[in-house]
Amino acid sequence: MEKINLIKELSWRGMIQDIIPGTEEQLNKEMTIGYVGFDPTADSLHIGSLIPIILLKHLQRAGHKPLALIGGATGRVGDPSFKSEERNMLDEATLATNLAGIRKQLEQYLDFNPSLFNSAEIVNNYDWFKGISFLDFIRDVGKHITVNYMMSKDSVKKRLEGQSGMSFTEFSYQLIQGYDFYWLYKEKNCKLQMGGSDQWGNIVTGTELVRRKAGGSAFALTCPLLKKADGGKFGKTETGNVWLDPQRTSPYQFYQFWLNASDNDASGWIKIFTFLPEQEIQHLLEQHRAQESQRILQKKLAEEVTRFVHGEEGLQQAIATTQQLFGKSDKPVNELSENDLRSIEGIMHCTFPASLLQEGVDIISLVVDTGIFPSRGEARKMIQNGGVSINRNKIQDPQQLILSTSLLHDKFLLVQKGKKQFFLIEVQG
RNA sequence: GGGCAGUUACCAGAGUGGCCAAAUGGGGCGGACUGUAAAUCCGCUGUCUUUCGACUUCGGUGGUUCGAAUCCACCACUGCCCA
Repeated sequence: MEKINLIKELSWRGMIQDIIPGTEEQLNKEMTIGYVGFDPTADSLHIGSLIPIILLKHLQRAGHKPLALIGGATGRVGDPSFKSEERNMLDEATLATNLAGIRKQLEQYLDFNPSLFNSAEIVNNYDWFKGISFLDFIRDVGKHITVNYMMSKDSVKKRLEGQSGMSFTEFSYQLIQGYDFYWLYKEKNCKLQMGGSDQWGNIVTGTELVRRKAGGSAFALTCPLLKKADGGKFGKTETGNVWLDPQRTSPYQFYQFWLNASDNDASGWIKIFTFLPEQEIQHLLEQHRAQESQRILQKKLAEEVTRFVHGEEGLQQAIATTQQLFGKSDKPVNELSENDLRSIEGIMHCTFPASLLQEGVDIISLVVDTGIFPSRGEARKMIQNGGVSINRNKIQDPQQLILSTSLLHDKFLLVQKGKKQFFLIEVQG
C-alpha cells in the first residue's frame, strides 16, 4: 500500500482547524496510534459523529492505528464545551445501551480485523476510571494542572461569563478527558488525538498532562465544526436528527438529507464526507458549476455517503424510492404500480378502514385519524396553506371528501405533507 | 451569612393592574419562485375548535382586587458583589 500523508490528505479536504506543531513529522516517522472520543448521548451515532469516524478511517488508510474511545466515564459527567447550560446526566442503564449501540455501529465503519497491523480498537474510558478514587485523581492528576490554566480555556471562560454558571463537575471535565489521553499514551502508546474544534481545549489539556506527568510528547489535530452555509445547525431535517441507524433514519431519508444540501454546503461536504480523490472532486465541482440545476454534486455526495453508511443495497433502495417519489413527478401517479408503491421504503405507512371510504371521508378526519397530523386544527391550517396533497394533487378545500374512487390500485392513498414528507395510506378490511 | 439583580412561549427578549395568548427578533413549519438548492417574498407558530368561541400559560404557593404576567407575602432556583 502506498503511503498516504494524512495531514496533506486532511488539509486539502479542509478538515484541519488546529494542529499541534510536529504532528506531521510524528506521523511520517512511524505507525502512530490515534484516537477520537465518542459521546454516548444516544444509542446511535448521528451524522455529526460521521466526521470523527471519517477521521479515524483516514488515519487507518494512512497506515496508522485508530482507537475509538467511547466515553463511558465522561458521558456520566457531561462536556461543558460551548454549551450554554449543563447537560443532563445519563443514568447507568441508558449509558450501557448507548455504549453497546455505538460500539456496534463503529464496527461497521472501521477495520477491526485483528490480523491487521493497524486494526481498529474500541476502548471505554470507564474501564480505567472506575478504579480511580477521587483522592487519587486530584492528587495524581489535578496536581499537574493549575486552575488558572483550566480557566483560561475559551470553553470555560464563556461559561464563567455567561448567565448559567458552571458546576465543578463540568469544570473537571477537561481533566478527565485529559487523563484519557495520558492513560492511552502510557498504556497504549497512543500519541495522537483528533476531534472537533470544540474539543481543542480539552485535547490540549491532555497533551499538557502527557508532557508534565509522563514527560512525553503527544500530538493533536481538530476538524472545523460543521455549520450549514446559512448558519443553521448541521444534521437536522424536518423530522429531526439524522442518524446512522437505519431504524431511526431510513436509507432513503438519509440519502435525501445529502441530496438536499445547498450548493455551498455540498462543495465543502463532498470533500469531508466522501473518500473521493482530489482530482475527481475538482472535476465534479467544475461539472456542477457548468450545469448547476443538475445538482451533480449533491447527487454524488448523497450516493457516496449513503453507500458508506448503508451499503450498496441501502443506496439502491434510497435511489429507487427517490425516483418513485420525485422522479416521475410530472407523470400521473397511477403510473406507479402496486409494487412500486409497496416498495417505497422509508416513508411512513398507515392504515385506514376501507368501509369508511365507501361513504367518503373528509380530508381532515382522514389525515388526523391516520396520525399524519396530530390535531384537526393543525391539519386545517396546513390545508389552507396549500401544504397537503393526495396522490400528488393539492387539496384546496378543507371540507373535501375523499372517496374510494381516489384509491390507487383500490388500496392506496399517497399523502404529502409539505413537499417532501410522504405517507402511504393502505386501506384495510 | 449580608447586599443587589433576575426567573415570561422552542430560544433570546419586551410587557409593570383591564386594550395580553402576551410586542419584536431568531428558530421551526408551510406556500410562491426555483434545481427536492440559496436568496427573496407571503402565511402559520399555547391547546381544542368549521365560525363564534372555550380552555390552559408568564418560577412555585397563597393573598389584595370586580379584574393580576403586572401589586403584596412567603418559598424555590439562578447570576453578580461583599463576608
